[in-house]
Amino acid sequence: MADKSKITPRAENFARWYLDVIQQAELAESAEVVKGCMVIRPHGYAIWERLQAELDSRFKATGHQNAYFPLLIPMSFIKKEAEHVEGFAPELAVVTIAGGETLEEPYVIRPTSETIIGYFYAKWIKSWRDLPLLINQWANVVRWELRTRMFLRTTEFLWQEGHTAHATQQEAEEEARRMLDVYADVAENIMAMPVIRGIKSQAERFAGATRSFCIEAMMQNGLALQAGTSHELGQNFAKAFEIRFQNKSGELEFAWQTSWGVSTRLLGGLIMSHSDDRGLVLPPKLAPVQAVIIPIYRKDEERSAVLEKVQQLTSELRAAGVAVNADDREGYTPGNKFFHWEQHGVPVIIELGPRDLAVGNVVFRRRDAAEKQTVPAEGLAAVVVRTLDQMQTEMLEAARKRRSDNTVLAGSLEEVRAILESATAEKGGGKFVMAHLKDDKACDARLKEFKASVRCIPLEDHYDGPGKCIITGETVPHRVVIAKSY
RNA sequence: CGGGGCGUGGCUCAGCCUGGUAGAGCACCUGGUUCGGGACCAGGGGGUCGGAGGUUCAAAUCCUCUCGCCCCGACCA
Repeated sequence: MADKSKITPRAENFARWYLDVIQQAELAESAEVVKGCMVIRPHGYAIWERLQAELDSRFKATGHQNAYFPLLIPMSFIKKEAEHVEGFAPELAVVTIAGGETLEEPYVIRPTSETIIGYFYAKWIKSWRDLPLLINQWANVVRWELRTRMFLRTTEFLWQEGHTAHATQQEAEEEARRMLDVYADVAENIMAMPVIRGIKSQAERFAGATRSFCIEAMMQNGLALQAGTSHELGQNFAKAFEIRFQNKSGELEFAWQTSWGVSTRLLGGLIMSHSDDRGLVLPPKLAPVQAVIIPIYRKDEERSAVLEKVQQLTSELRAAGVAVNADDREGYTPGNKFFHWEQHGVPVIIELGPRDLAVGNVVFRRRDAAEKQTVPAEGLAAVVVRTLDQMQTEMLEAARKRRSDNTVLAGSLEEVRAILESATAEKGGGKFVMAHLKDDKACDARLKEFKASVRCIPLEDHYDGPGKCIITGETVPHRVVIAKSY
């Protein structure tokens, strides 16, 4: 049989591989008739729902409540915070006509909700007793980006945005850090995607924030992906929207705020962290279907005996807490089914045919392993549970190793340039370059010359402490992450 | 917004240059044989060729206008 692979190998063209994986796994497709937008298909949405569940339970456990604010925001709101307008104005979609009439004041479709939420927080917050106010919103937002990429940057995307208000700057900082830790926990322990927690440089900070924290992940092509952000907003929006409370001494104070978010971009990160040339690879804790059993038979009597055993094993696995699916579809050969589930990223594929039935075995294949193995049908559930567990751990380890293999030190701007200049999303070759660099917009600008940027100033220094900035020569506390990014 | 590409069955595309009965592969439906890594054979359904206008006896094909999408760059979760 000729090569029927529908997935471009990573080494040939990483960007095309990424799109092929999405298509073959039926995660999403272009919305075609709506520029820059995408349709998230059931399998992709099921993974998003798993992510939502993991995140949402952690938000609740840290005291947050969900709420919902309008999609449309009065234009004037966006303009109230100077940096915020400047940051978002170019990418706003605006509603100017509604009900057949030109609106007196246009609405913008929310690119993020700090402003509309700020308006209501001003009404809700009067006293120190009203604080902290801890709210999260699951929503869609629209940003009119010039260049879109499936999951990574679409015109409309799904996300959650947390918006909190606190009585003190310190509480707000603790909140921003706490949620960053929640994001890192989900990224690493659920998505098996290692991240660096850090602070955004001045140049990369969120429009309107005093400080932005982030988690940065490395994709298989070495490019960086900002996987989540958590911002200290200081009193910027509080001042713009007059969010004031009376403190215990009876004085009026502006509230201290945070906002934090992760989006469907995480699915892009997930794909580019683990998947291979055969298709999607999902970490077991995130896989909507963790195991599939494929029955194999020819004659009718084989069929009934095999299917009976498959049903029994399915029940046992389910009882052990495994999300299992028996693929008893008629009219597809087993080979066809193997490919199907492999491309869809199912962590464990089990096959059972007359030969296995005769000796009480099943054939078993871990998605990220090269070889099949044969195991006894008796006690299969325990083996699957253990395997899923191991796979989760090993996927994170593998991703960590790849990141560390592709992280290098640099001592001069020319060295950074030489390492990163030729890296692209298509051809790969990206690295995390650790270098000493002053947190100054002028320094960031020099990296732009070769399309790299400061991804973050890590919160923890795993290198060699202070050193001289590769541009200004001034001493800075520790190395920053420089990379090309999505 | 600059540069490039493309709109033809569900999908990927050929046909266009040189106008003359709308095609292929995949997918789909039916029947049979198959079934341990993308099965095979036979039969079958499905397209106002992105849209409008023009030239012509005749337009998927030539001309004009128009709409949309994709890719590359500048901007960005």
